[in-house]
Amino acid sequence: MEPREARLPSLRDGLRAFLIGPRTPRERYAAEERTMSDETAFHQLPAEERLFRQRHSAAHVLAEAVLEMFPEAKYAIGPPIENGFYYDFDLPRPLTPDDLETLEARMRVSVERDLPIVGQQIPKEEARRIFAEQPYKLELIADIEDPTVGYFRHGEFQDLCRGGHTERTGQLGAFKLTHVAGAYWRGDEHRPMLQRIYGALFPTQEELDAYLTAREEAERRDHRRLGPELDLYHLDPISPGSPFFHPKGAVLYQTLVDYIRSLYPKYGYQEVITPQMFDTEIFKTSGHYDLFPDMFKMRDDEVESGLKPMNCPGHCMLYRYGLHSYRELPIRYAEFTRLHRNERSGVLHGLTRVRSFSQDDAHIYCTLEQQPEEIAHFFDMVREVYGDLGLLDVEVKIATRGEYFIGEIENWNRAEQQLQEAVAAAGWSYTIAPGEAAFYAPKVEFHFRDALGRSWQLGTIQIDQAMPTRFGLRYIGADGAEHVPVMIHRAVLGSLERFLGVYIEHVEGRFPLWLAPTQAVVIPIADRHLDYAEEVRSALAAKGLRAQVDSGPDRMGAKIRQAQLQKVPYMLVVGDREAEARAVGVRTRSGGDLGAMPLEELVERLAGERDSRASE
RNA sequence: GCCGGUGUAGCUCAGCGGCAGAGCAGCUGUUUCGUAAACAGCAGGUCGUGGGUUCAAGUCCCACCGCCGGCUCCA
Repeated sequence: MEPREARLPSLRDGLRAFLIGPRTPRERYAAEERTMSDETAFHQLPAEERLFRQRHSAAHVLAEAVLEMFPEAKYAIGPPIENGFYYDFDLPRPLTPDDLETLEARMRVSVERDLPIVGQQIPKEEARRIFAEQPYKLELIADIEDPTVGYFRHGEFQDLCRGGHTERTGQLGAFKLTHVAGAYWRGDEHRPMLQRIYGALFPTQEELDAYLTAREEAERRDHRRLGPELDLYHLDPISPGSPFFHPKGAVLYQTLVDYIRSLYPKYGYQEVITPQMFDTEIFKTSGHYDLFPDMFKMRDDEVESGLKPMNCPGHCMLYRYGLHSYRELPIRYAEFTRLHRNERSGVLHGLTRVRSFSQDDAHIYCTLEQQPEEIAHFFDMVREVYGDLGLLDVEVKIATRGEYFIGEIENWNRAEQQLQEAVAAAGWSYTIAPGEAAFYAPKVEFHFRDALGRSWQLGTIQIDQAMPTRFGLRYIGADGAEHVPVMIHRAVLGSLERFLGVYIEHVEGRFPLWLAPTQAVVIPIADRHLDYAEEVRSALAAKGLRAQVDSGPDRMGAKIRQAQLQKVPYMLVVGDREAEARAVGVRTRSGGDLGAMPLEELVERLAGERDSRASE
């Protein structure tokens, strides 16, 4: 979250660049501003522009190959994307991996032929004639407002296209078709499902290979692989999307909760506990009921109950109990209890998308005047937490009002304005996500990428003046009259499950000492050292450090290997020399053998490292 | 939820109409060892679940469930 310039480049950054490419605003705008009127020679264009064009042209060459294989195919859209390109098709049958190889081979024929790619503006009428058999193209033509549309061709292939291409099909760079996936036409689930073919493309074979290798390495960091490997959690079909946290995972989970909880006095939060299950009337009052039908519900006699999917309605009930004076505000209710959302089966994803989770959730009730200060106050906490956790690669998004919303427009506008000012004041760069606000409030979202480059929202803050009205919340102002408080929804880590998923990948399972489930393994060299090993363990335990003795029959080398694979921060070897000197042989998971250290010194070192929450 | 793929031992995988396998992990025994894997033996399976085809089904077909890749959704 510090300015990017202040960060030292790391191996991770290099990997990330491979995986997700540059994400500057410029790239996005450039994509929209490109026109076919650009006369600059391809080789003279900026590298980023060349790559964009290569990916775009590769999509055309892919479509050419597909149309040749399936003359009856309908083709839809095929843009360049991060790392490559895709193209959507309506095909007579599902594609197989063998088809991808065939198509890729056909694409290389076009590259070999090095055909010129030419574009021009043509009248809509002519375009309709050319694409008469292509319903998706006709729909696109109908939606274009200009009297003319872009038309590109190379060889026998022709496409409706805004442009931004290489000059010839021989300039594509290095590419590989990677996978097929379903995709709705125009992203609308009520419209036909098309087959999307994805390809990766980079300027050179070396870069493509590096990307593909980086992807394979990233798969090894996937929390869905590391989590069970490190004995943190598992999932079972008996309760899809509901993690079983093992003792080690639970330590991690609870340590995070304890950490956030420890900050609450400083930031003025009061922890509360509200019910798990409510009469669904409460969600009708809040407005969630109709909008989010996937609540876990049950009916008992006349009453329909639901497992709470969020805490805000419960906190409103809590606020509503008793009268509040403006002198009490802001009131900040925090809660960690469990939430349940019946997410659609297809979206479940390891820990990052689950049905059962808890958040470091809180709702702040304050006056309109206190609102800007509360936002800044929250950002202070975000900065502290993300800093302690070493999460520097945050992306900040401001999500603004969408088509459906509750509340007054002027309140929305003011809240959006204040959020934007607060983010700017915090010194964070951000993007605007138009129309992506919650239905009741605009929000700021803090996003992080997982190992494979997928973006996940962790923290958020939402300025809500609608729900307090719906729940009839009041406070007595200095003027003696009743006023409606503002309600701020906020979470720093967001869903703890999701946070853990992202965080496991962020640190590649090498948790800093304060979070590591096992902080040290004591490794006796022979059985005669077991007593002393146990002494070392209990000396650590006395300081609250989580240590285990590996008392198994394996050789020391095997025990070290085991501890390394489990990514235990410290391995403490004890043999004759150490027992004699009341010392331990210290080895770290990253630095190898550090040599012997007196036991007392070791305990102090570890306790200090834990208390400082040092990152590795 | 939708499209496609996939499901064999705790884990990673082989077997793809004809006797269910390997490595690791586990257990037992021997070994007591100085910084990433000692040796030997043993045990481990309704081949996701339910139907169907067949003399015979992990193997072919259908349905359901889970998982994977996307899409959609995201309070």
